[in-house]
Amino acid sequence: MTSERAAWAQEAHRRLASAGYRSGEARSAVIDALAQAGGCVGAQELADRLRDAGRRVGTASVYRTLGVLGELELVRGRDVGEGVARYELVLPSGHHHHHVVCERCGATAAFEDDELEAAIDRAARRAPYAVRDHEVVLRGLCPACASKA
Amino acid sequence: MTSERAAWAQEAHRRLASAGYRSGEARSAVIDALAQAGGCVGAQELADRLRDAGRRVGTASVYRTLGVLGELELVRGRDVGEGVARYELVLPSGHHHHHVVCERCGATAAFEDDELEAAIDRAARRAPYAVRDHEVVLRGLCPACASKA
DNA sequence: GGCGATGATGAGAATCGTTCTCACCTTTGT
DNA sequence: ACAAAGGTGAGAACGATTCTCATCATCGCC
Repeated sequence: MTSERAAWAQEAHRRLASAGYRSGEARSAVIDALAQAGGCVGAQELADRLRDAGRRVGTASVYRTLGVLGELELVRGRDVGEGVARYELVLPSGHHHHHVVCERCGATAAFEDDELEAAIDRAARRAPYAVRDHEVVLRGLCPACASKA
Repeated sequence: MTSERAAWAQEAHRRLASAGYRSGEARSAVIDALAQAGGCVGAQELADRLRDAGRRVGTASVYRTLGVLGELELVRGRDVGEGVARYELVLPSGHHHHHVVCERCGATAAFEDDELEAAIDRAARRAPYAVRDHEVVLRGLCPACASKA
């Protein structure tokens, strides 16, 4: 786990505490697991990892924690359209990325694109809503599937 | 229903037939209902409309039809992250739009932005996948919720 | 250090969208 | 009209997420 993620975990605990949340075993475990995974994890997957790591955390606690972290903007839930929400850390650097999903095999890759970000910001300003976040999903064929097609 | 949508329905029947699909009551009903709704409908909602309209169509048929139409690129499934897939007609004009979702009340609005499309195309070309489709979701507060905040 | 109020937790039930199964009905080519 | 191949619907199965509720741990206070 990079120090950036370790820092994120600390920050998470800090913010949780100052928002009036009590500390608890389950929540800590979820935060640690998230930091270790580094993002792009589904809730079930997180629950599995915790169970495999020997930490008995109820499903409800995993979802609860993800919900709270989401409200505090410490994680962001993404839905790439496979019926599972995946969660990403919101790092202090503010950097974020988007995803390309293979229509055939479901493989996903991440990408960043400054020009795209800029265009989105401009579009967001033109929108009737007070936009605070955005999400882009590209769909196509991954190199492996494309060569098989 | 605009003539554009009526044309879409016709085109759908035509493409289905030439792709070797037989015609059937349920499929027709779903296509009509879709054309009438004009897009942005969930599968359940579609099933409800059909039931209310007195056409007894099984849930399975609705999903099946949506699946087939999707494969033929006659509709596109979108997932704005509320755990429901919503379907949009793919009109011959090729125009498409994206969505802004209110984080508070869930209201959605559509928007088009040529500059954004262009930026996405360029980004897609830089991506490692053979991108064929994309989706953008902006999140923020709708005017109503923003004024209440 | 102990107490009590209140938040946190986990097991399992409940929801809900979607997919699957399968017996039965329709369409289509002949 | 016939039979083969599809299409269809009811309901079961599924899987992710949410809810319920009895129990447990934490924190402020003494």
